[in-house]
Amino acid sequence: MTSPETPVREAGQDFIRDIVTADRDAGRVGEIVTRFPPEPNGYLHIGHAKSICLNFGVAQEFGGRCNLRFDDTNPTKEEQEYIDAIERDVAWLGFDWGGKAVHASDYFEQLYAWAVDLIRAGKAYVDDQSQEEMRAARGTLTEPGTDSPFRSRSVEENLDLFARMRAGEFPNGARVLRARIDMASGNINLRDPVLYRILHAVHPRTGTAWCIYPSYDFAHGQSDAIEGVTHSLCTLEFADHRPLYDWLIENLPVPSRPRQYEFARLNLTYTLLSKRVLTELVRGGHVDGWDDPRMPTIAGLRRRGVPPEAIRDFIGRIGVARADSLVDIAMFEASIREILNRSAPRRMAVLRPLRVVIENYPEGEGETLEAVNNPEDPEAGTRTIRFTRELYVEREDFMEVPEKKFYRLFPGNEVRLRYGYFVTCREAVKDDAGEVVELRCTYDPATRGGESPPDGRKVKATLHWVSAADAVPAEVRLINPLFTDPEPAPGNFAASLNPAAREVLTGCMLEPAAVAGNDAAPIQFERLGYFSRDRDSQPGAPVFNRVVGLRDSYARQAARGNG
RNA sequence: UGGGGAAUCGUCUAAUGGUAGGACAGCGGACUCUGACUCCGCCAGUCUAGGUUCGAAUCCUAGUUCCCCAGCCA
Repeated sequence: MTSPETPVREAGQDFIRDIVTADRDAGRVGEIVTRFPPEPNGYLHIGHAKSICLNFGVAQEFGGRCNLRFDDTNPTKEEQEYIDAIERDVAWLGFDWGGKAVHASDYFEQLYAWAVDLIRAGKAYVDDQSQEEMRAARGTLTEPGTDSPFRSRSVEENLDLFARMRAGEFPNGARVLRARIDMASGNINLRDPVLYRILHAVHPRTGTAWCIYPSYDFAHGQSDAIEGVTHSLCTLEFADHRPLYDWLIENLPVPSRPRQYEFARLNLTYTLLSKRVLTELVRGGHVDGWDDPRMPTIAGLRRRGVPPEAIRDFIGRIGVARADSLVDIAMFEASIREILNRSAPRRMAVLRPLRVVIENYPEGEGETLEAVNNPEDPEAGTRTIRFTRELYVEREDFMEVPEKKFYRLFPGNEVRLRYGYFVTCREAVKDDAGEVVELRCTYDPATRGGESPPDGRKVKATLHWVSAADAVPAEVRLINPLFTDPEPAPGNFAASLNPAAREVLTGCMLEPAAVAGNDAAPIQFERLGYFSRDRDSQPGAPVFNRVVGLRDSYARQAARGNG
């Protein structure tokens, strides 16, 4: 079990860790064993990251182990692609599961034997009812169910039928194996739950070896027991299944007694975390795939440029509890900035270029200036940038008629060009349509390198810029929340899909050092945000994704003024 | 009207009968060659009503609100 730093909790720990601590201190358990049990029917998302960090984190903190176990009991939905993607994502998040992943399917033979034990003990029976009949006989939330006419078959007949189910004598849906518990239970999960169903399907791991598959309820707890899991952590919706989990453990000769604990799943504003919705987004072509940078999947976040440290930091900050919650996406963004601020090299890039001509700078000449790579990290050193007569600045850094508190470029105003010179805007050149197409400026040679001038003159803004002759054109994709509604309705997600979730900007101008390396390690475009090279980049045609923007108190205050 | 769970600043989360604390967000200020970062300050909470107690977020009683469960999904 290896993983980078675990966030330190200031006060108290969460209730899960309290329980584990108490169990350990009371000697109720030896080695702490947990597991992360994904079903390989989709990609992992940030909600899974909460479970991953919890399960692997607890095991690590208590010197135990955590298995990566695939809950692969439904071959009609599961695929090898998902198995591979899940392993890749968990590893990327920084966790390791001791060499090889395990699978519920590894235990199919043992599970089958235990099902036979249950039949022998009169605690399970083969039911011939159709799905509709079973549903009708299950009762409702307020009315008890009624016993199946097949409920009191003889052990011999049940044994025979179950063996023939396995042998493939019956079609899908013809029969199921059910636990014999209590059709009148207030807990519907105890109304003779299905243990095995017939599924003539090719399983990604066991192929066609089986045509009957255990249900989640029958496979999960027993798999936990086989692996010696001490604390089986799952989300709240399984709380109703705990009595069944315990019933099976108590009625089967399992090698250990795991205990299940439930915690609240993660919900995020402007985000939908449900495999059903995410799958529809992919299949419906609303996004370009599971790793589309707009997706809340681990693969999408990775491609967007979010570092795994930021995900871990975020999960550490939100804590673990049993109350339903909806976490502000701003908290996730804060974690991303926290990590990237100290690690991302700084570069200059102009997203929406506005040409600037420095009138008193000699034509055809240029010079090399020095720029700091990361003010948060002196070790990161410096780089050089080119200054010439023609530059690009950000369009929104110019206002012909400045609103109050606007300190940037406007006719007559002087600003600092970062690491460059003080420049004063003399005139805005417009085209026939009245659009500003160029700024005529002058510079002060006494301010080279961005230093303040000898006369002590001050300037209220420092702008980013790039030399027109040296700039590298690029495409930049601004990634925004996928939904416009802070709490989108899962059943009608299309209604709140954000058409501006990806804004594609072309003709962006970057300083050459921004594309010097070839890796996707995020860099900060000064004053704009953190950006990461996308794999869509071609030689000479780089593409960047915005990981997250910088905090922008000017924009906030301006928006407030307009609102 | 069955069963299971949960209610603490706007949001997330601590406090385990003894000063309701932290983070995010917001607001104000300092600093600044990034309107970033950093630093300082402010704002703001125990679902309601009773009860027990010297003392209640915590214990008791009665309510209220919200979430989950009627797959041969997990």
